[in-house]
Amino acid sequence: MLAGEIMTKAGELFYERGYGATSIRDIAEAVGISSSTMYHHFTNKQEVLFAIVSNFMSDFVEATVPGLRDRTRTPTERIRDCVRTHLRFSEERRPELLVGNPIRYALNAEQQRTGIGFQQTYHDAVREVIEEGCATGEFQVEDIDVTTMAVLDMLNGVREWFRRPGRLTLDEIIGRYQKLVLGLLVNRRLGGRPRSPAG
Amino acid sequence: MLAGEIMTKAGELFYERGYGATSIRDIAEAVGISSSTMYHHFTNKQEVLFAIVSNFMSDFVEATVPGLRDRTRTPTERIRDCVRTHLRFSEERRPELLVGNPIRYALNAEQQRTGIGFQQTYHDAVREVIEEGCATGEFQVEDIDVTTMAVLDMLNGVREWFRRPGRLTLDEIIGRYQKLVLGLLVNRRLGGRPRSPAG
DNA sequence: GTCTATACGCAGATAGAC
DNA sequence: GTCTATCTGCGTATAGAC
Repeated sequence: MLAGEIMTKAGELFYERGYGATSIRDIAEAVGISSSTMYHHFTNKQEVLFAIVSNFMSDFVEATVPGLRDRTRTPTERIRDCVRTHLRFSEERRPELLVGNPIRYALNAEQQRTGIGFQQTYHDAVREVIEEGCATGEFQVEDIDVTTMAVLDMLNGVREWFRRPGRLTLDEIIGRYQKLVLGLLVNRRLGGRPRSPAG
Repeated sequence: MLAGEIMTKAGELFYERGYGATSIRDIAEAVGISSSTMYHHFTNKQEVLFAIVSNFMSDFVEATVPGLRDRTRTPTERIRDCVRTHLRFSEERRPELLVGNPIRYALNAEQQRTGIGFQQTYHDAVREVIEEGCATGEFQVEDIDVTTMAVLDMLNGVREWFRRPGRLTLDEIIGRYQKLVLGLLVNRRLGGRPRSPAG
């Protein structure tokens, strides 16, 4: 399927040069087709971006949200898995992720709504796990919304600086972030001792 | 000084539309001058971006780094002030901050080095405070480098979602983040009790 | 489905008058 | 220092042959 190859190459170029600085001709050349052939697969450049973004986000939500919502496991376990999956996606599919930046100005209103919808689904799932953890006594946080954003921002930041090979492997980073995130969620000063130990 | 006005308007447009999608003519129109007049103040569009970025970063480093290096105060106090200043800059000068995103592909190699230099100065100052706090026993962290990145990413994330008026004022956000950041740095599980209480 | 050729506009940038 | 006018190239997108 050629559309898939176009998306892959386009994603890499958008990542390297930015969306605005990548032309249809650049993408076509990277794929090895003429620029007009591009228009048989996508109606315009914006649609290529949107296809990449929504494909990525859909996969991401599918990989994380069911686990986050799995009531048969403790909030601590679910957060730990979420951190792992989130950071693995950051690494394995970085070009597609970085493409998210131009979403704000390069996509049209409806496309943005779709993207924001995926984001919101993930965000809400994380928030609910934190809320549940507070209800069970496993977590103690001052402000659930703010803590949720802090956790998500921490995880999203990793894609900007982690490169392999580095001092640490990805799995080592994941281990440290699991502890850091749970450290944010388990705040003994706010009273209550964790019912299910996090360490 | 007209150059200053050009930088302000250009920053807003880059923020709203992205660097690539903002033309010299757009900037000139916003300022109320002709596009060729732009070239009497800046040699090209890239220089406008660089002026905005380096001006911002220089101010940011000036506002944060001396405080971080002030050995007359405890690491806890210095981190608390750093969180406040960082988040205030995020809010007050958001357009200039977001402009940082195109740095990777829109600036030339030397300009990038300058930008990265400022970033590194700030990053190192934060890292050193954390290191000092660990030495005094005020902080306990598993991995200083990773924790530093986690703290910085948490703070950088705020600019993406905080808008006033919101549920919380900026000062309320700052208070919560001061606690969250110190929560990351004070990890009682790693042994040692804080010599100087953080709360 | 893929190509070559091309329309058309807007981009960055410059010349030169005032 | 600011303007009008203009150069030149590249951008997106389309027409129409094979």
